[in-house]
Amino acid sequence: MKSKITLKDIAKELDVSISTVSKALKNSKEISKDTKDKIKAFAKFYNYRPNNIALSLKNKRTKNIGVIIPDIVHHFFTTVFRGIEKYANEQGYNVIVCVSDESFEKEVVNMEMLANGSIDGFILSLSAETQLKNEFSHLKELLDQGIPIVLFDRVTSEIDCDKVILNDQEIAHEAVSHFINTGARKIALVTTEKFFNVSESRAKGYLQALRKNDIKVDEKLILTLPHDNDNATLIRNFFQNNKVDAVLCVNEIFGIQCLSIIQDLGYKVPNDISVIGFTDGILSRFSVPKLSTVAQHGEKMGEQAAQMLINRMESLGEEEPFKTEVINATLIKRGSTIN
Amino acid sequence: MKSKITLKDIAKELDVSISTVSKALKNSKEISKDTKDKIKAFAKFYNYRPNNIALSLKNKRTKNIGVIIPDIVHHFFTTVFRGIEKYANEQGYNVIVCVSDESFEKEVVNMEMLANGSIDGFILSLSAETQLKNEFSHLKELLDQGIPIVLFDRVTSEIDCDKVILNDQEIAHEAVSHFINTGARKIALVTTEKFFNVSESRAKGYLQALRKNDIKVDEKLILTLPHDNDNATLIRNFFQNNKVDAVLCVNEIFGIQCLSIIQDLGYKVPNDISVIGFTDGILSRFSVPKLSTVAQHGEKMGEQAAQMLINRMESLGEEEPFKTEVINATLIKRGSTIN
DNA sequence: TTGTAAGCGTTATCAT
DNA sequence: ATGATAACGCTTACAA
Repeated sequence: MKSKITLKDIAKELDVSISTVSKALKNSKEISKDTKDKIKAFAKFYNYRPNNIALSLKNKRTKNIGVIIPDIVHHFFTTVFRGIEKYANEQGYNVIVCVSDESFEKEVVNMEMLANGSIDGFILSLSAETQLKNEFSHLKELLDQGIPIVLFDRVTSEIDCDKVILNDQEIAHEAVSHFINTGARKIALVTTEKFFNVSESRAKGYLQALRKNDIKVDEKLILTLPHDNDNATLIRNFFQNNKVDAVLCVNEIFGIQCLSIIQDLGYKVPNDISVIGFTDGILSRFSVPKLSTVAQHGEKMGEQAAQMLINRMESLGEEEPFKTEVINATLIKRGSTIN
Repeated sequence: MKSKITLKDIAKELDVSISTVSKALKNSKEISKDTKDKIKAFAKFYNYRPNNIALSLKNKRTKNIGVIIPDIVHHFFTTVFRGIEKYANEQGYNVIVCVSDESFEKEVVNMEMLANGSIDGFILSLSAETQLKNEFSHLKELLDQGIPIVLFDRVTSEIDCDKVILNDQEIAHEAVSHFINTGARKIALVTTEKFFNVSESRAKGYLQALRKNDIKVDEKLILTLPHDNDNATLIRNFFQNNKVDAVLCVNEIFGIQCLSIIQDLGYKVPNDISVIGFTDGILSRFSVPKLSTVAQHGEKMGEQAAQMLINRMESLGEEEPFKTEVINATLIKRGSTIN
């Protein structure tokens, strides 16, 4: 077992000082060619690599980014993460991930854990509980300490920092307009509790599109579901009790569930009822018919967030105003809509 | 902007030495109650937290685990990751993830990047390319340097280290036996190129089960597909040209594709053809009929891997022999099989 | 051209 | 009961 070699080891071995070694390896012109060559050869032979921790301590920057997401087993977050990881790695940063599991407590604990020197900045999407409680002092404190934060997707206006969001309202509007343009009038919305600000925005777009087209909003056509799954009965009842031409679902699972239950009830998709979901995940691509859906371009969102964070970290001092970047979603028309 | 406070700051402020502060905060009995109280109160007020980087440098351990996975947008890896993250966090470890993207090069680069002090140990699943090249010197070197590694799922016998695997062969055997017990005789296998050792093991189980039941192996019933998707045509041809009673697929996507194409060709599932896939993901649960599948218990696998790694890191010196733990997969019988 | 020393934040050993 | 000092591995201003 040959342990990692340090500058000290090299110095001792070659009978020079540590700083000479350090300088030589950085190709400093202070050092004679001879010594440099000798030191470099030795270092190469023993595969010397500077210790990241020592560098971090010295430079007061870790080149690590902390990412806090509510759930990793979730296609959207997973694609965002991939975008973050990709961009960050390209820029020489590593990514430390913590999963908040939709819990406020975990979000706070994880962030504090990482904030004590482990990372240079955060990228996060708020947990459900954090949004519900509307409690953001942990973020405020970190920002106060000078740790930059980029919020994505599930953001809040209470916090002044860089953000990346989707044009949720607009795309929901577009989806509903598409329903209307293809003849639908009784348009349903299947959504989550409203403290999720993305659902709220999507609902706004839905309502806006109806109003703009002089379609009266029917509250009964808005189905609010408690969780991500096990809502089969509620959905079934909903479609049994309401005449619907089209339905917009705020996530992929709701979309797939509606698709399957609707067909099970004997309706034809898209002829009797059209369906559009959110998140262009694997479910949408392999359903029958394929689900029309809103692509959120998570990877792009992740890259954007990472870019904003790294920019801010590296331009420290210049104090640019905070920005909110909007990623434009795309409506992907597949078999579950009339196109 | 109130930056993080250090021991030095406290010492200066309270006019004591740094070591007194350090000891007081550790509740050392060397320090008088008075001073301790004063220091603790001050530290609490200013929300003092020791700097992780300094601790890492001092202790020569980072409490970070490096995780290298081939692909994050993949249900199985995602569940394993969740298991790792969960266990690691409970033990006070953070998780740094890098995605190898199935590339040998990236796997190597990422590992070297992290190995220079950023992490205390690795958990990884080999990239496709690494398996194809059969090149493991990067792992050997790290092990040589005393950095512990736990391999999971995609492992290799070339490397001597802790491993966590699935009983792939056994469960494939069980799946095929289930087909046989419910009357199938012409049993197909849809698999990937054989340098994936998991596919190889699953194929072995498939063959073994056939032989054990005196069913002649028909090479034509083994379909080898190049990638994870876009194989629709190959699959369609396969089922058009071969009379099949049942099909075992080595992953979820193949399973879902078969399910949908089979039905599209006019066969009834499971009455004409039964289907079993691998990975109990979201696709299997929302397909029509629901896909019978092999649950790989990724989360458990991740926890197991994290546990083995942390054990080894914390028992340094005791040199226990390397272990290979086997996670028992479960056959989940749903609508795509006769049960 | 090379070396010394201070410093990053902490802990531990050894004075006082 | 408290403090000085060295050490972890590295960089860098300053001496020599």
